[in-house]
Amino acid sequence: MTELTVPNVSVTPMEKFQEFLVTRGKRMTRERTIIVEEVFADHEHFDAEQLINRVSQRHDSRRVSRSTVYRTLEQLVEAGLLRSVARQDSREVYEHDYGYPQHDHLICRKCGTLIEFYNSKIRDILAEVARKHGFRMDGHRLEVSGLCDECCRPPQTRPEKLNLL
Amino acid sequence: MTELTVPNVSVTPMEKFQEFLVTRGKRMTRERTIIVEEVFADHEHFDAEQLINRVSQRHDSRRVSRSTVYRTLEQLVEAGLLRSVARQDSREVYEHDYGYPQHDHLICRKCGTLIEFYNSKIRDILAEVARKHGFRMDGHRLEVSGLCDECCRPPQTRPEKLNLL
DNA sequence: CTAAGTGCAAATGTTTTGCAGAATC
DNA sequence: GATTCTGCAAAACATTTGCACTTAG
Repeated sequence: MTELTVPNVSVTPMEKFQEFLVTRGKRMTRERTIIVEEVFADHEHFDAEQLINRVSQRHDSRRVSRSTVYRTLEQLVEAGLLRSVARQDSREVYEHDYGYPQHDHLICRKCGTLIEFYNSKIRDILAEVARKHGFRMDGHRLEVSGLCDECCRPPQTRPEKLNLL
Repeated sequence: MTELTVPNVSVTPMEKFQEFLVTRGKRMTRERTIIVEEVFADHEHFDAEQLINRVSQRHDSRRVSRSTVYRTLEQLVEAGLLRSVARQDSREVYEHDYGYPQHDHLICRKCGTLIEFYNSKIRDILAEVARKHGFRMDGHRLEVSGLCDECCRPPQTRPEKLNLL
């Protein structure tokens, strides 16, 4: 009733980050602005390396260093704007954690595709399990591994598509 | 109960590994024997570093190199004797995956404690989700993060126990 | 005997950090 | 103007690998 569990969606990621920074005596810099813009330009999963590439291909302003990208990623996670969802190769994979419902992933171990799914029962079960153990849950990470639809079937009918493995 | 989900327990891990190796034209060496003994000496979670330490403290036979431990861990996972369940600090954490039912973990982000839990509904839900997506699931990894019972409460009543953070 | 395994040291690849100069509030 | 940030280069770190020697089968 008086409480709203869903965050105020009219606040942009940029604003939310701004707010996070201010309350901690930190500053909104040009570099951080660029990174946030790039991160929220689309809703795909990404890793640090990809973000570094994207950011360095921008010619609009000064380039952003690798260190700054890593440092900012950390803060975006802390601010609740991103969450790290999986590891792929040996890299941490991130996704938006703001304005989108929590969900989990099926990860194809052949082609690497991440399929999102949401199941409310899982949340409930975990809450119950945590409660039983006196555990104060604040998040979870669920990676289901296997083969996706494409990679399951032999390439007899569709010899075109080749995967990267 | 007509079905037994637990594998044939009369086969020891050592024998199972032996079998795995033989069918692949690989060999059972003194080093691998030592590692398997050490890995299955208790049922605790461990990472590569810890295993290396334990193995190097044995004076019964020749020492085992770091590389060999890593190489053997990989094979033990492949053989279905171990599975990697989480990351702690930046290390992969392993546990027995033979003769024990699959389960998941609550991980305290303060003291690092891993609490095992098993919930059959999760398996079912995941099987169903995977089916819907035409995904051939072969395993999952579920890490629930938060604070354990101990780390939740302020240290007023029990000022003795101090944690490692 | 010969293919597979080992130890070593060096390489890899991602992420972190110390520091001097630059920028924000 | 003080404090926070940045870029750089170097460090840290877990894990992997090339290679000459050893060993299991």
